[in-house]
Parts: sequence; structure tokens; C-alpha cells
Amino acid sequence: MGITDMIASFILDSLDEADGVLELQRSDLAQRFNCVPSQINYVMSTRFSPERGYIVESRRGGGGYIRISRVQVDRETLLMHVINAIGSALDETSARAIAQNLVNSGALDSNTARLLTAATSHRALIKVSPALRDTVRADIFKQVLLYAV
Amino acid sequence: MGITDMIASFILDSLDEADGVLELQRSDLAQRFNCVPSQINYVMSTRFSPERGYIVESRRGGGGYIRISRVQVDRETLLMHVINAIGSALDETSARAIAQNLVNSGALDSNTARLLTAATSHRALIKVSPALRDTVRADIFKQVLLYAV
DNA sequence: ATCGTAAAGGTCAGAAAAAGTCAAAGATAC
DNA sequence: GTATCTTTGACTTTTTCTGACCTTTACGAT
Repeated sequence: MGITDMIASFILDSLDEADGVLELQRSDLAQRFNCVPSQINYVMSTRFSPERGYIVESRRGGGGYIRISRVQVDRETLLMHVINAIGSALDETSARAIAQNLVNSGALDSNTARLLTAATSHRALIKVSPALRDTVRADIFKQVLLYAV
Repeated sequence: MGITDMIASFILDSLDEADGVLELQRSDLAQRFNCVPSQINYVMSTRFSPERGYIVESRRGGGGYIRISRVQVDRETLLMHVINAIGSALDETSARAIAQNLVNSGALDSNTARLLTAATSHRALIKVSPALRDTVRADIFKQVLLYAV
């Protein structure tokens, strides 16, 4: 088993103990596993991505941290399907449609849907280059579903 | 938790007790937290800026003081003010702070704030080129606020 | 009134403490 | 063999903390 998987399983264990929310320091963790700090970033992006049902927040500077939270199982079941279905790009029309569907199926209240639609609207993303726009829209959409629903 | 956050939360508590207006002495506070006085200025400018909804006044010389007051305005005025104040770029830290402050002042419910924070998070915008990121964040933020009004 | 001094608070730049990025080198799997 | 996944480290950015030096104000002494 490589370092990445050891670190990942350590974090998984800690998450269990800590009831789903864990705050740690990148350099500590790196030291514990005897690897460079940037390895931790790799673990985060490959093992604790939103697609896998985790929220990762961090802060730099003195007293900085990395916080990992697991989304609730119930919610996970509810939303993972949608999040996975979205994939890596999402056009505006589909975004509206998905939001509307989530409202229809009771998974989203209509206010949230409205804001989600606003956040991923053409107007909000007008400055993003057209080539990237759908990708960014997908990221925002997924991030909001994970966090805010 | 670093000194800055301890001082900030001490002030927040005192503000609550004191009904929104608080007068204190820089050197006292510094002594209480065992730090240099200029640390207090740092706390003021990073945690109690007007952007975050506070007014800080002060006076030098004998009997000098620092007065911190929390501003209260009605929801729509506040939202519009914020929308206008945001300008064309917004970094992630400020976005979070503004959202939190809008919650504190009752202009946003915490669900909306979470959504807003998620939609404008670093992770949601990671694919946007760094040069554009703060601009796009500002656009999304304003767009969502407009629909939240 | 004026001046001097002590008692505040303000500024700014640099050091220190984190975390992030990215590309290249090394492994592994097929 | 080659494509994908890991590992590493040099460099960057953000945030906090500190101290040396500056400005403003109050209060007495003259």
C-alpha cells in the first residue's frame, strides 16, 4: 500500500472517530507519514473530492488548517446520483432543468433552486471563457449541492 | 486558535453583552492577551472592517480609546449596499466574511449564506484562471444576492 | 498662553507560519 | 511499452505576529 492510501485510510479512521468532521494540519500529517506536505494535497484531491462525498476547506497562514467533512449518508444517497450524473461539464439549460427536477422531486426547495440557478447563470459566468464555462458551472453546481442542500 | 481569533471572539462576546457598542483600550487588550499593541490594529482591520459591518473609531492621547460598533440597517438596503460595495472583484475570505456578516445582521438566512459560500468557494472556481477568479466570484456573489433579495 | 512630557493610539515593513501550485521524476498496471 | 497514478521538491501566496518608529492628545509647570 502506497503512502497515499495509508494517509487516506488514516483520515477515514479519524473521520469515524470524529463523527464526520476532522480538522488537521498539513505539515503535521506530512511529518507523521514522513512525506512532503504537498502529498497531502494530492491525497485530498484524489481521495476526498466532492464526487466522493467530502467537503474540504482550508486556511493558510499562522494557525492554518485543513478541514475535511463527510456528507451525511442520507444526503449522499440522495445527491450522489445527481452529482455523478453531472460529470465535468454542465450547460445552462441543463442546470436549470436539473434544479427544476430536484424541486419537483422534493429534494430542493424552490428558493435554493432559484439561487443555484442564479449562481450558475450565464450572467454570473459571463467573464469565464466560453471554453471553460460549462466546466466551471458543473463545479459550482456540485459544490452547492454538497454544501447547501 | 491563534491570538487574532481569540481577541476577535472576545470582542464579539463583549459586543453582544454591550448591545452593539464597545469601548476599550488598545494597550489593556494587548496586555490581556499578551501580545503587542499593534496586534489589536491587525484584529480591527481584518475582523472589524466596515466591509464586515463594523465601525471602528478611536482617539489617541491620554484617555484614548477604541470604539467598535456594529451597524444595523434594514435587509434590502443592506443587501443593495453590499452589492454595490463589492465592486468588480472579491476574494474568497471577504466573500465568506460578508456572507457571515449578512447572517449575523439577519439579512440572510444561514442556508442562503452556505449556498453563497459554496458557490463562490475556491474549490468551485478552481478551473477559472487565477487572474479572473475574483472577478467571477464577484459576479456570482452579486447575482445570487440579487435573487435573494 | 506656551511648552514639555507622558500617555495613548497608528503605520509599516519584515519575519514567521501555514497551505497551494505545478511540473518533472518514479512506479505500476495493462 | 505506454498510459496512468504517485511522489517529490522548488517556488508561490496567504495570513499572522512583532517591533521600531510616528502622531495625537491631555495635563501641568512656567
